[in-house]
Amino acid sequence: MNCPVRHVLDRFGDKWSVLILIMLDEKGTLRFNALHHTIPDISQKMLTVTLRTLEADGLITRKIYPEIPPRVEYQLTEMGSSLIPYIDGLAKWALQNMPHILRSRDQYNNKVAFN
Amino acid sequence: MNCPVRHVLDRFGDKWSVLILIMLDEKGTLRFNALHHTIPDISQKMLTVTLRTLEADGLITRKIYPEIPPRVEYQLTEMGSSLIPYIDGLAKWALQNMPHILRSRDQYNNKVAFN
DNA sequence: CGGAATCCGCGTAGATACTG
DNA sequence: CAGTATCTACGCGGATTCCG
Repeated sequence: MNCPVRHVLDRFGDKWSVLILIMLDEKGTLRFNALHHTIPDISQKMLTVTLRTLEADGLITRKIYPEIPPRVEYQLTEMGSSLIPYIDGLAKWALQNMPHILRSRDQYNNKVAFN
Repeated sequence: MNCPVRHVLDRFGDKWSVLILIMLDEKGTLRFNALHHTIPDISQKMLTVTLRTLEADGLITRKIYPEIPPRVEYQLTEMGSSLIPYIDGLAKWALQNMPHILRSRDQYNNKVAFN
């Protein structure tokens, strides 16, 4: 039961963590609002919460510039970067297979509906 | 926003789907109760629900033998099997990095607690 | 044996308002 | 600009009971 897959799902199965890592990989360093613009449909609260968790886990860094107005920059750590290829692998798989899945799901639902 | 990663997370971010796929890959064909024994801490309901969804999506097959007592066997489809390597990739990463993550998290929490 | 049906608690996450 | 604080609701998933 201490299967590593459990850990992956417990940690990254949430709605936003992986997405934020992807964006930081794509764009490099990002400020809070810039990050928010790349993921418009996340709430401010969830963005903050998820960023703090990612920071706590050592997957991203949070650099605060003591200016006014304040500036905070987020960036992948080495460990965070090392996860990206595996996520990209999954994304590639999804790109190829998601259409099949959706069609299969529709067929299944129609079949059930007619019984 | 139609990022493939979103699809992956929406579909496999749930608590049990990926785990069931792993088990079916490891053990090959499995009956309902056999599968339940390999994942003891899933409820009967969630096992059923998750299996149905995986079947609907074309990731596993569900073969019913009209016997008494009934027998139902679950098995990966080709598409289901094709996902396994990518999950294994993530698992490998987790095995290497999860300890770091947990230690980092502890340190972070202690730091916060002392402020 | 392999489910279906129902009820319900809890946690995640959204909305809103406020702040250094 | 980059958050915090609070309140709330929705739905996932657990427990239980019953069935062919």
